[in-house]
Amino acid sequence: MAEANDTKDRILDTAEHLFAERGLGQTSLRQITSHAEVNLAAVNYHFGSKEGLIKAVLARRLEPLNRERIRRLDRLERQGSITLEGLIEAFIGPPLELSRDGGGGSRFVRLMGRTYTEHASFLHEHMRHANEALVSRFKPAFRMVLPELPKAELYWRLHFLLGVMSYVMAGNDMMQLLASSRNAELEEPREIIRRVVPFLAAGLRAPLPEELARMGREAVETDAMSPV
Amino acid sequence: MAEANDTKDRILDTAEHLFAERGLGQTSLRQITSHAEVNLAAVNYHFGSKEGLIKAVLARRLEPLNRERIRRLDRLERQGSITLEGLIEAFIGPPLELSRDGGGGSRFVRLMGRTYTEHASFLHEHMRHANEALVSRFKPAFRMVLPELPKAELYWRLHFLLGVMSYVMAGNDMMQLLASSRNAELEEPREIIRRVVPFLAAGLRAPLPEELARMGREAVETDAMSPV
DNA sequence: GGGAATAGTAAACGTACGTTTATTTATAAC
DNA sequence: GTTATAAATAAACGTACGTTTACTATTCCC
Repeated sequence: MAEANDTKDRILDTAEHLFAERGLGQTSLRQITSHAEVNLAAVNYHFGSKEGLIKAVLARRLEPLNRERIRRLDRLERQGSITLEGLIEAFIGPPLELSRDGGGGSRFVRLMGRTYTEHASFLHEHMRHANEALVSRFKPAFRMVLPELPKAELYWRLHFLLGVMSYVMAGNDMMQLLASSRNAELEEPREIIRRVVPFLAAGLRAPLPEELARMGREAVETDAMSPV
Repeated sequence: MAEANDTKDRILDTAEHLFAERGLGQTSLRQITSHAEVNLAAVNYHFGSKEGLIKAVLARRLEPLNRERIRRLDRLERQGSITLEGLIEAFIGPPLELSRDGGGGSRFVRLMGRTYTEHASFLHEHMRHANEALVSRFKPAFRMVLPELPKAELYWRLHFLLGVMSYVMAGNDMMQLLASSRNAELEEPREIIRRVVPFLAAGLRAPLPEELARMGREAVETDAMSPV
């Protein structure tokens, strides 16, 4: 027999790799087990089912990742120097930095970004549960640094933030839609953080739509008249 | 025989519906044809292959949609009143408004949002090509209203904008991750536009990271010391 | 109204999938 | 050294997939 959890880990590594590369649905257990050089039945033996494997792949990285995010938030609070920028960076920094470790980390981050748009209800439930502690820790912190923002508006904007984050994490496939030339710096996470934090901070701090309306923006009465 | 393009349209409508509901890969031709009450072979007869069907579903809506976006940009320019907010709304408004038509439109918009994260290279190529005219029309307009922004920075921020847009369009599956209570207004496109436009405008107008750095942000030397 | 072209259909093709079963091999306990 | 437990394996199971083939029905033109 092989060593301790050799087979299990080799399955997890290979699955992470292929899931990120091709997507969950498009990756078969046969592809995973043959790349990992283990028996086909080993997945069902160790993880019960493909769904169990997917959850295990996600959990293995997500737990330490979220622990690190919360650790950074703790440190910010301890230092008493909590800013919006710092908060954003504590939230999106760890996953983006994980994506530069060269190993499975980058693959996982892409996988995570894609998780949000996969079509499997068990996945959404799993991610919701896995992120519960994270969300309940960060939400009040955001409220604290943006006290003037109504609750509903804040949640909307955090939602937009998630959109940006998952899009960036999902990784660059659609970059070429806009970019006229491919440049290597695209993949550098610190570069991304440097650029995305000001964008998100400004968005989160934006004047309320009500204020803008009061300031007299050009009328947008397209409701009834716009032909679309 | 049935009337003109009855079968073709019924396949397109049903496919659009199911693709948006379950994803491209998870929707089989058998599901489509049985829901549409047409013969299984009709898809291959009319569209050649499943891939051909997917392209046809996308093209049918995407072409008028992008025409409308460009039409709005034309109108802005003609009026000489082109603002960043107006530009954003011309770009993301039509797809979001399409999603309120109750019919196939809303389904299509969700499908479109998901297209960006599906794992099929032919899809990315198809979308890139389908959006070519759109992009080459809007890119200079954004440059014009944000003249102080370096080219590279602008493209990054437009990329972030795409992230928000596709996330919002993909539709709310992950909303519940943040929202403590479900509210009906979530689905109202004008409500979303009202909230997302200021967010994006502020993000696009944000000070450059270089400027922020010069102003002396707290040092983030986590590169070597952070265990992640 | 005969004949090409177009549209629609039933049935089968070969392939791939996730999972299960039965069996063998290794590990640890006593 | 026997036995109980865990790990690994080969082979098969049943199901579903996209596509193709051979055939029938309809439409349109002369």
